[in-house]
Amino acid sequence: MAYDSKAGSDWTDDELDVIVADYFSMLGQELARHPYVKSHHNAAVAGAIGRSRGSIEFKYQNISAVLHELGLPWIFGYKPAVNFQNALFDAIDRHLTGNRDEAYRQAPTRVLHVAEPQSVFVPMPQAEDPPSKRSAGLERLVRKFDPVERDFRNRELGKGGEQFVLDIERQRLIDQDRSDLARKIRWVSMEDGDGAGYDILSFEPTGTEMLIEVKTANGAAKTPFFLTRTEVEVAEERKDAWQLYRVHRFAQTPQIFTVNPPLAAALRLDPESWRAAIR
DNA sequence: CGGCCTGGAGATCCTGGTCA
DNA sequence: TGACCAGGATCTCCAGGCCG
Repeated sequence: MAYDSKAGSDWTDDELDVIVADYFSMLGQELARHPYVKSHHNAAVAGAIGRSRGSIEFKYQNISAVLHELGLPWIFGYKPAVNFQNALFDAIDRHLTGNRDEAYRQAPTRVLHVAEPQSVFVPMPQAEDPPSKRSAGLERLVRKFDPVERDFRNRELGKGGEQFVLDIERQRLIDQDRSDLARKIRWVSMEDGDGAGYDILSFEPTGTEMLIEVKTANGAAKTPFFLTRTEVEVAEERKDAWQLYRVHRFAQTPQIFTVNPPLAAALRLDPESWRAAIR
């Protein structure tokens, strides 16, 4: 092949643009649950830029790694691979800037049906030790497409996650022969509005109240999230009942890990904003 | 020498055929 | 109709090699 000389050379911006666009087109199909064939995409990119199947595969994994850092969904079959070149940040920046909706893509609004509710619960991920250092380029990209802010602003995502948890809680109680309690579950944030410091009132099979605050992300488990002052206060006041349900990977295969008070034992809480008043 | 890339092994999934 | 199977297609992972 005339392209053999590309082996070992850095990817050019043009090549990166091609593969990034292709990756997002696959991701779009995956999120829409349209079947597609990865190897066909790989072959099309290979034909367009003349690199080998293996190197394209690896670059897909690099793109997964960057999207993972951005708290965006990534293609499950391409395990995030670090060691990405800096030029990749710029290519992803160009794509997201030119197709802004993709960074803010809505989660499916229809609620996914879960056959086995307990299977969505996973342990809380371990914090990295030591925390991995981000390069300046990645840091800049994360700031520009801040996943925490994005999830927080996305009300539809939040409501979708709450509906998902509501269904799981109902199913859980029905499975435990407490359909009487299942009927008493309340979607507090929907019925009474935000401000209670939790979203869903549910129950243990014993009848004990559970105050569930739902935080939803399309990204990975480790994506940070915002807590309001009220939520933190209610978590403290109702230590025994309050629980955080962190829903993640919502657009693809939703999973949940839970956090119990005291919050400071499990989470690092950094103040983000201040209420300012004239004095 | 280390960052970056490659090739291929093995695992898994899919499809179509056979048979009860 | 559905269970089962073979083998082809596709996917996933990573050890090791190349190049600046």
